[in-house]
Amino acid sequence: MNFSLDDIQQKFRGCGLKSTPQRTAIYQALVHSTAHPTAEDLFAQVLPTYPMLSLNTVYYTLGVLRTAGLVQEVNIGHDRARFDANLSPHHHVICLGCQTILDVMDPKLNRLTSPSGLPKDFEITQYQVAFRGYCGPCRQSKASNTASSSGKRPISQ
Amino acid sequence: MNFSLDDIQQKFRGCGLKSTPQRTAIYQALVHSTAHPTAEDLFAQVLPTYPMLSLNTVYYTLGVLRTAGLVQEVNIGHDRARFDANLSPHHHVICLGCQTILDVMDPKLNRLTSPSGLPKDFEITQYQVAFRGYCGPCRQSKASNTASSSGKRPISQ
DNA sequence: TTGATAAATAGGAATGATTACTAAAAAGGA
DNA sequence: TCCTTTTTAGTAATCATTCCTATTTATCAA
Repeated sequence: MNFSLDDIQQKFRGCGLKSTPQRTAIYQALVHSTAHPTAEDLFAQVLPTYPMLSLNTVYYTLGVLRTAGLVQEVNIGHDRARFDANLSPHHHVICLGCQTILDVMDPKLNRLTSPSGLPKDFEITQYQVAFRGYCGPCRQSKASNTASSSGKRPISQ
Repeated sequence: MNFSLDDIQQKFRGCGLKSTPQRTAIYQALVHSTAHPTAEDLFAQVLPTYPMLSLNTVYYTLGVLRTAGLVQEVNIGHDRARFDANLSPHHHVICLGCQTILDVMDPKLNRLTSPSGLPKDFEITQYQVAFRGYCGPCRQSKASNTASSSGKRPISQ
């Protein structure tokens, strides 16, 4: 989870990517974050160090890194793209209140087999489970609005 | 899966929604589709019957139906929202080539339990598994570009 | 070290899905 | 039938993302 600048340079080179200060900074910001930031989040984070940085460059960089397989996009809606540099198999828990995304690395989720009822020429290459619900604070604020439902319920789809 | 106009009217009323011809047509188009259409798809489909229909109305209607819980949004990227009126527990298979979305109703996927490592005050209300890969035709076109990888591989995240 | 070449950067403009605003029309209830 | 509220349709606005392009930079070979 922690990379030196040299590691990152190596990683970029290994993918045939040039290693530039901006690119390194953007990637490092993403690697060190567990918040699944947006392009704009990363822009804001790197801007103090590179005041000439363009948001455009952030988008371009994320595109390049995604193509190279160093970064993945996480979808929680159709608002803004959020990014993740965690390449180990994992899944996501999304709070429907505050849009927080948590990583979940539960080995039992990594053993799902191809679902039944698929066309047999369909080749599955990956899968991801998205759990949705409400984090503690958001449950509080929901409860103060409507006085209902705090008991444990079975998970449904 | 097949609803009469009366059924739909009942359903709308039950949710406190007015039943209008446009709304009914939009919902019906969605219910009868398995293609997870976009707002624009639905607009195009209903337009011949209601030439004065506004795309705006389609968005508004989908928003209302989603709030009422009659419709869900499916995310496959950050391009356009796609919609689904299938309320029974199911999951999705997404072709990375042509963006087709297939419904998967495999009972074994409906028995996942809450993942380990969650904050204990987080309440999961739903989850969905998204399988990604390539459908038959898209595998063909991939293969004609790069001559590689057609054997069966284990699924990874 | 230098020069050549291809990629990366920054800036502004463009795109395109979605939302906001608003007046007119329609639905549902009294 | 009348009233109230929602819905509709049209136009304009928003906002994330992409496109275009000139300049700069990284990398590689000589």
